[in-house]
Amino acid sequence: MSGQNFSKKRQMILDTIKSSHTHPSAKWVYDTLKEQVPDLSLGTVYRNINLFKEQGLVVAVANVDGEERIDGDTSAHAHFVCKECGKVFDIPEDIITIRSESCPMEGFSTESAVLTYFGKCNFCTHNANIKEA
Amino acid sequence: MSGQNFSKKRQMILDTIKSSHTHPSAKWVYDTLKEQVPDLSLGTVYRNINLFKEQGLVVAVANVDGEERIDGDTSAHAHFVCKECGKVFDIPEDIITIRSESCPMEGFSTESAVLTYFGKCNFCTHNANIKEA
DNA sequence: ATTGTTGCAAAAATTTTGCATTATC
DNA sequence: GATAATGCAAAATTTTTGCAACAAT
Repeated sequence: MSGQNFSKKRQMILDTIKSSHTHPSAKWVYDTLKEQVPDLSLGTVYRNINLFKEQGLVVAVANVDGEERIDGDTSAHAHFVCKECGKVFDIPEDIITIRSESCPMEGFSTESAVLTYFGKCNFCTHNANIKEA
Repeated sequence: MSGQNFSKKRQMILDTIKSSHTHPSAKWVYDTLKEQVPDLSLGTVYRNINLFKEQGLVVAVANVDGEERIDGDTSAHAHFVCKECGKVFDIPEDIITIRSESCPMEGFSTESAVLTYFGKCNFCTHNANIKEA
């Protein structure tokens, strides 16, 4: 496998994750890629996502309705999870500098941190207003 | 069920959660209570935890090794998850005031927020040192 | 009686795994 | 040919649910 230890499918899985802005689940990656790559199996997607997580190429950002959602953007940023539609949004605002400064507890070594807001997103709030009107 | 809508078992489940400091999973609550209440079923524990979450009596703080972990302390505080032993710790430090001030995005209504650190806890770090010595 | 709660077991749903096959070097 | 990656299906897990039985008023 020469230098880069990436098979064709592995690379496509990573590309799909990195180029998506949906903070996808394994199933989403599978369904999306399946169109291009008909002989793809869900197990492979799971195996590769686990690999990417170990390698730090991908981060688990939330568990929405029982599905783990991942982010190919590993730069420090927070997320907003809509309880209504289940979408996960990036929060561009940089609250993260504040929290990464803070060392949580003596003797505990922090590797990563996740800051997630839960609530109702822009679109779902708007929809609710339309219904009420 | 008169005023308080709490059955005996429901109350015991809530008490077990509130008095624990383990940030328990449903299974843990079940196993722990099972000793006192032999005729308890796991489904009941799940149903009640879901109820408590809706009522805001309990909060989901992390998903560790596929299990959702909850906290009966709903006051704003952060958590530390040890990737080694799976324990979930409270972080007493009040970083939360900082982040709850910040309104994430226009048109998004925030109901709750979760700040979780991942890494290796005090005890697991110490154990590693012993092994090396 | 009626309403709510539970036990039990089956069912869903997500994720992992074993093994034979295929791909890559 | 050796090593690694994959497909497929089964298995393991966690969580939910249907329904009959039970509890409480």
